[in-house]
Amino acid sequence: MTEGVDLLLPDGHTVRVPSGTPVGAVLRDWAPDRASRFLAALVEARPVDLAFPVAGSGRIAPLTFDDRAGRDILQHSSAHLVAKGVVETIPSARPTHGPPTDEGFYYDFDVRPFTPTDLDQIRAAMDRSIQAREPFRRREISRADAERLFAENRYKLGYIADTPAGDAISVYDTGAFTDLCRGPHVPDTSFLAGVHILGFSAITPETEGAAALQRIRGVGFPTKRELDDYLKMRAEAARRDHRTIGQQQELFLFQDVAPGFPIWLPNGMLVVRELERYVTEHLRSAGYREVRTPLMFHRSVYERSGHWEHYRENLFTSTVDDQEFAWKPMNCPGSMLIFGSRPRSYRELPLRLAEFAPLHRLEASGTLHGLMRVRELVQDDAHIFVTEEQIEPEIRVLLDWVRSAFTTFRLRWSYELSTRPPSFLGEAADWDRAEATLEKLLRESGVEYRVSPGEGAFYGPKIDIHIRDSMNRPWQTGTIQLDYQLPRRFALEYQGADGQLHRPVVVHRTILGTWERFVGVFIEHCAGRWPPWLAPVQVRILPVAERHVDAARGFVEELQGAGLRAELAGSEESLPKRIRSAELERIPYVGVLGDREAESSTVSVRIRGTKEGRTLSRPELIAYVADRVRRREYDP
RNA sequence: GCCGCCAUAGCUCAGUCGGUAGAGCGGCUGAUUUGUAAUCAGCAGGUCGGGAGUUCGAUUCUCUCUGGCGGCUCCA
Repeated sequence: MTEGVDLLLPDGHTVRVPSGTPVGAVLRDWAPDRASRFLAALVEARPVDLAFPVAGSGRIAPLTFDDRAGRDILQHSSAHLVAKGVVETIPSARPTHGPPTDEGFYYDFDVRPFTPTDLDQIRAAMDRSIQAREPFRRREISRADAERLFAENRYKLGYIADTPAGDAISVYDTGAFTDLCRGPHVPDTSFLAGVHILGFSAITPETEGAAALQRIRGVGFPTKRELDDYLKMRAEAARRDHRTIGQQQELFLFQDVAPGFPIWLPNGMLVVRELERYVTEHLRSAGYREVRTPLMFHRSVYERSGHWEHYRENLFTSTVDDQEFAWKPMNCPGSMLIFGSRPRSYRELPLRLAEFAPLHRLEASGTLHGLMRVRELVQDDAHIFVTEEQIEPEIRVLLDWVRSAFTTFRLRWSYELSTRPPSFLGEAADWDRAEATLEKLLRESGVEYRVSPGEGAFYGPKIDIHIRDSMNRPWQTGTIQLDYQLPRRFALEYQGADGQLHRPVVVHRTILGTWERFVGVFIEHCAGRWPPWLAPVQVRILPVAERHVDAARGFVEELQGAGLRAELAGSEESLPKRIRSAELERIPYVGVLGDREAESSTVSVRIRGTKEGRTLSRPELIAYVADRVRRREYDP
């Protein structure tokens, strides 16, 4: 006679079942219509297999793909399935670990590099397993048995050794494959029909010289349908890749002779100039002064700034007159030299020096990525020299400016606060105070932020701004960094109201980050549909037939006279063809001018993204577009 | 930088089991003068990424270099 246990269900009902009943059976009886989505369960908030026998009274709940924990269980089970496929395909492969990630999962193997043929075989093995509905069976075994079982796998032996003495060691069997694992898992492999391998690659070993592990990345969904939706979404995202659109719209290009050095074409340069103008307008009203400092300095400058020691591998160097020079990777040294060029008074602070100069960074070849990661870049950079008391108000203003700018671009951004690294310069108390100030300001901003302990620069804590590209890859754009070190290294001082000499603090900051990365991210964000103020061509006028060309040209000149980027598309091609082209080029406003319009001095306007046309008088169209451009409206 | 993959016309791609290549779009020319997502015809355009090797012969096979892509690491 088994004892009964009382189980509290998510809806508040309680059921009594015999002790030892699988929690999955209880949940299935409770919600039979939804049970096929149940992947695992929570028993007293602990994730367990659906087969877990309830042993005591308590609270239970199902886990589905919609719960992060349930999602992770499905991803991790998918990783097991991959490992099973790998071991069946390459028996010498040693699985190491296979955790879920934000996007999906990966599994690392100690094995020779994979080939595409391996992948085909691995996929086939996985499919066979899914077809066979192989259950995930949990076993708890003794430490000695575990060590025997994984005698050939030093990684697993390491995990066993790391398991605290009292803890159970569990393994999961899937068909003939056994993996060391805490679990829980989905009930059987038929739950993994929506698994997909995204790719494979070697990963850089943690310790120098160690053999590289091979990683297989994948993603799992509860059903094939959901996987298909995901793959469709990825295909759509690939279409808005900034490299593709950059080529289609002739914004920029790269050539073999200058890897990582963007070549800005007229259309792209136009966008950059508009962005520059946008930022510069703000600088003027916010009390900045623009400067320009050399692109190249003698190495002694970098020895002083610390770049020679900490950033050496990223410096482009040149030898001039037998002296070693380096191309500047950042603008800070130049600004330090300016500040230190004469005695300074507290009355000059905050001193805000902005510089948009080309910077050179010798980034590792394998990391170059379109405009997102380049070797020559321009930041909307500034260095603000402040007193300790001025830090807070100054950064508050910067965060306001970030909000305003990213709202204009309709970008969703998040902050990352990076705090004191293990090896840091300066006083811990200063760091604590600065970090507390930054975090307080972030909390006030109301924008999502996370803290990365120990990730700060060696010279000070920082706030980074992140936005994501079309493939949901995060990119850092702007950054706000507090720096106590460069002022010290460059022996910067100002005379305070008390007559004493004090050391300023420097705020390094960029808002959009670099034109290169910002343009890249924004292309993907707007999918090439530039807001009118950024669009390389804002208005295109199409005369219906040859006899309308003169009138159309006259109107184009009027538009241009009003400061708009307008152009004529003559009648060499059919009207439908020209409309199609304008549509594909994402031109915000297309005006058609024919007999009807000529008569009434109007223009028939096609607004990007809308089906129906509007007929406006010519001055009306000019005023309408000019107004939207001036206000930097996002949509046509 | 590490691992794998890729490189054919301006672009997107096909092709050659080793006998030096094709399409669509784009470009140019001509005809058409067009009313809201592709008018028709003709022509031009390629030492098949660079170098070396194997071979009677290499765009094709091998090696190597360069560049790109996806990851890893790093980062604006």
